[in-house]
Amino acid sequence: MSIVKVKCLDGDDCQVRVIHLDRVEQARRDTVSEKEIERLSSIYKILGDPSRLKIVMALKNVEMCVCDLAAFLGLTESAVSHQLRRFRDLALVKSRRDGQVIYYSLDDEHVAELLDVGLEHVSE
Amino acid sequence: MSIVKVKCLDGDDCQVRVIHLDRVEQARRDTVSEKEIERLSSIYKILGDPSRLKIVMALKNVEMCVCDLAAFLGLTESAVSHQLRRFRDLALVKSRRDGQVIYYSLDDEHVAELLDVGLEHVSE
DNA sequence: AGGTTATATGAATATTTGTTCATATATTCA
DNA sequence: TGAATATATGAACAAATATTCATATAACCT
Repeated sequence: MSIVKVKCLDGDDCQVRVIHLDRVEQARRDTVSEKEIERLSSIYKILGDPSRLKIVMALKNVEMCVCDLAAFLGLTESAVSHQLRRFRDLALVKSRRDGQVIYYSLDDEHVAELLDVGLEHVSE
Repeated sequence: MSIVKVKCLDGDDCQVRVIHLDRVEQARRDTVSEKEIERLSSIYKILGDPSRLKIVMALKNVEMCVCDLAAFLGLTESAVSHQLRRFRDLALVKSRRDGQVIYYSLDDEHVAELLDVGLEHVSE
């Protein structure tokens, strides 16, 4: 064991206890940029809620409007709208207006793939 | 548009506004069980945090002990230990004791696959 | 046995999050 | 134009969460 100075992730130097400095340094080299970590974790995070997971699973198959999703999920339309905003903020869904009705659908191939991999997981 | 009685997800009947009842019913048929949704969303959720994402990405490549991870992440060892407990609770990591040191590594092929798919996503 | 190292854990706290309610916007229809 | 429909949004609140601190456990060393 050794006490070493390392570049902490906030940029400052700090003294920490380390057992395998080589592994820590390798892990730092292997890791993707902080920006990519942020983006990626925010995508996993949005799938990490039962209601939102059902939303993307539904939108993967068919266009749906807010009130249909609300009926499907057993949530208020307002709650669904708030969640859809998060998907829009991450550019994961697209919407199409037809009169008063706004149709949402999944707009990200990678998220669809993440869903598929996840579904394989539970079906074993 | 129509007002219909639907089985809400909590089991009770409730009156809701629906525009496309056929799509709602189809979505209900397509969806996996509530238990599987819970399991799956909890896996996405645990990846949905920058520190935890870095933990699994590191453990995917090499065994690491708590203090190495803490140095890598710039977190206290206690914070890392708490997070590792969540991974253990979901049976996503395994640990191996060698004297005083406990080595953690990733113990779930599907999570590794989810990581790979996610990394493809950011590298485009 | 006593001291040190490595990790785990419970309680407390601050932050984040999901939902609700009230209200606002935008479209359609009479 | 005014009423109804569909969705969006801000504020407020309750619930969940991540981290810190203090302490506990467990292994090693002398």
